[in-house]
Amino acid sequence: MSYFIDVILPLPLQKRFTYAISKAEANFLKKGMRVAVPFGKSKVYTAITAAIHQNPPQVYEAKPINQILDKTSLITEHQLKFWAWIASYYMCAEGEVLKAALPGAFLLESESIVQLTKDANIEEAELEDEEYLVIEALQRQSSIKIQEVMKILDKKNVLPVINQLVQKGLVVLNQEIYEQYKPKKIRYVRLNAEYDDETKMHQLLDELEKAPKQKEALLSFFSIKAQHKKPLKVKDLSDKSGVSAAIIKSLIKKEILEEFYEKTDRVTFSGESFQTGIQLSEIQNQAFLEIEAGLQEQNVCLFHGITSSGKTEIYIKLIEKVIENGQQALYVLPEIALTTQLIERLRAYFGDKVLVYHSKYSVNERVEVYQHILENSEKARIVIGARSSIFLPFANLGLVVVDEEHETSFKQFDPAPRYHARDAAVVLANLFKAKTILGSATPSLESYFNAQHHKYAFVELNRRYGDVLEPEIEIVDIKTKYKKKEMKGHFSDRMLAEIKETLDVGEQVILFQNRRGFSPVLECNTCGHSPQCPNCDVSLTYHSHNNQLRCHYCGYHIAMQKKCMACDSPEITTKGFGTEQIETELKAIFPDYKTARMDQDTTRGKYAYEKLINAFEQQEIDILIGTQMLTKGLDFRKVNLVGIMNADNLLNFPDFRAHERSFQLMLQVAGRAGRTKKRGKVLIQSYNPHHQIIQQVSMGDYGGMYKDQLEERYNYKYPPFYRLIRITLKCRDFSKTNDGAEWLAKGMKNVFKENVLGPEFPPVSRIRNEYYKNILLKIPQQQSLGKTKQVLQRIMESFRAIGAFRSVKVVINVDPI
DNA sequence: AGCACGCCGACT
DNA sequence: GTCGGCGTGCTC
Repeated sequence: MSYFIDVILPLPLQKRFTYAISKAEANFLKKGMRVAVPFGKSKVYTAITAAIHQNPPQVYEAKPINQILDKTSLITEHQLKFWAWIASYYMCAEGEVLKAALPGAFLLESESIVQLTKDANIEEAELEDEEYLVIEALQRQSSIKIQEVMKILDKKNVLPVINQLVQKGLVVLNQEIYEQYKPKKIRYVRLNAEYDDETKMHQLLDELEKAPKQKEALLSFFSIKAQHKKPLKVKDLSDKSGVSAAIIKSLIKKEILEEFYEKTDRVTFSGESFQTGIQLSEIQNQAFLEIEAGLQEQNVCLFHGITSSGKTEIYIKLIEKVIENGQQALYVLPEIALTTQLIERLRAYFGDKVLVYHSKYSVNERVEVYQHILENSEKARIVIGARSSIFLPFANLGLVVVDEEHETSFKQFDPAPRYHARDAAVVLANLFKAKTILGSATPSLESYFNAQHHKYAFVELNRRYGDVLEPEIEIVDIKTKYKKKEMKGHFSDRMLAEIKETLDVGEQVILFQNRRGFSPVLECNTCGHSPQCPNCDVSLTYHSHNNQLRCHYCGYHIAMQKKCMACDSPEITTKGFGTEQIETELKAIFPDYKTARMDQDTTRGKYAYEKLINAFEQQEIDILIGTQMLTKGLDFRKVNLVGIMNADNLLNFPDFRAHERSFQLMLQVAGRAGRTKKRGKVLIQSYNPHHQIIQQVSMGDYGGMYKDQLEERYNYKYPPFYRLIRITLKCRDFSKTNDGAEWLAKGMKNVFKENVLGPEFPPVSRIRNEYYKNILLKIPQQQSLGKTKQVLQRIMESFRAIGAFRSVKVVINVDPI
């Protein structure tokens, strides 16, 4: 009887692939183990065993696997099911999910290496020039990688040369698989057992009289060992004794000390929980009880709690209950809200039961977190992480908290899988029969709709914790202000007065400027020309810190121009204003105060963001000017004024979610003001002060916003009433993009009729020299989602079968944001 | 995705 | 005459 496995390869291929295994392998292998398999002519990939069976493939012969890479499953059954769901719901390959789900270090890579054959009989005269070069290199080193051969020969296609050498029997090609993950090891020292004997010891000390430094090191070793029984790290010994590593090394060389290595844990958090039992306020406690009751009835609870209402404490209380039950809890947050502040708060309660999973961590750290969770270790009771943490190998998940549930960054945009972590988290929880809490001060319309229609339980908390007053919101009509000449640059007199007042009493100010669509663009006063990106369909934007013009899409940049590129006129100005302009203006008006910017430019370094936050917390900065980034999860005690520089550019976005998002963003920014007893102030500058959304923001009227927006969504057939799938075509050839889009849209309209919109050019229709075109499919609630996707898949297949459209890339985005 | 195979332009 | 461009097809 022969045995086979179906594997998932880390490639964007729709199918699983079947390999042959031996009986012994079949006995050992379990679903979820990794195997190394040959794929194609020369590649070896790490694949995941998804099924084990005895059905030989009919039309081809299965290749045998190279080797098994795990002793136990690395992927759980739950994960395999979850992956399958993601792949089918978001219409992508399982391999793409695999790549998103596993820390890269788990995917071994293969590399072909070239080695000289054992008894190679080299006749230099019979070698061609290139062959000679390779042989010569191999005589110097035992093996070289294919990539190095490319360098030696200075060309790409080196295989013909190598193949000739193989035929001549001079070299062999081997596949070397290497593991990227190496556990970090720490070097320890101990005394050679020989010196346990006292006479020997005395002898030794006498001998060392001539080497005082070594003796000193040895004596320190004894004194430290006398205090702690623990193994002693080389580093600690050198630190505490003050002797250099070289001295210790010579002791090791003399075999007086012995070195040994232990695996360490990069992610250890050595801290006891010091805060036990949180006291919820009466109102918090009521919300807590309501959530518990709600979760008895339903699997998901939407928790609408305004900023500063103390949601985190309630989550902590809920998590506490779950881990008391021996279950795991997952706390998902948007990347930007995953701050040290919050992690520290959780660790204060739960000590080292908390693990953090986050893209800023190195591959090795991520591997360690993954393994802790897989082993269901004590450290992995609570996992706090960004979007991708839903892919971790939970064993016994009891609760998922998705905080800032409305955040659009939960949706992965590129590459596939284009999943929404909030929606996927609900599915994940259901796999474990666990509960989900979606929390937000400004819930997404979709979630609120689900709550209103009793799909989700719903709990509201609309009082700030500790009776902190809600900020007072004032709207400034800058249209009138400009007319009356009451503006100084981008600041109204009201704004300046409030800033001055706040600074005068030693408090801090936050100014918010949305970056999107408001980057400074160069414009010629004479002919109106502004420099364009040669690769993308956008204007270049000005960056003062390096005096460059840059493209946000492809990174193309040129030096700042002195003259107009079209008409040579020296009269050029920068239009639009970003955080840089605001800072410049502000510095001129308030030269005695410290200002800082927080945007993509200023937070680029690894700790730049933390440093900035710290400096602001320590009040080394008086005014912080920033983008979206500063809206999330930050808790600054001394901020009493928040200014929104221009509310209109948020509202004018050509997107069905623009109004909802503006409302959420403004209210979130406003929430940064006055987080202590004193009542905070929020100033919103707008050309359009009577805009419905701005009015609703000023009154904190979520209900009104919900009602209005829902009506719009109903009228224009958008979520939550219709589901959306967006199909994007891109191609370097403009007419192929166009024709392909037309063909596809026509095919779709045949089936879905008026629910197909487009094709249309997106606002930026060319990026990196590729032309873009979108088709939008709207799916009514009563229409089967699964069938719709099947039909769409079929249309896609016939599209791909057309030769003329081969070069057109198609991206399917389910539930686009 | 990656890679080989295959057919047309600019160069040692 | 060749090197190398990228269109096309396949990978268990």
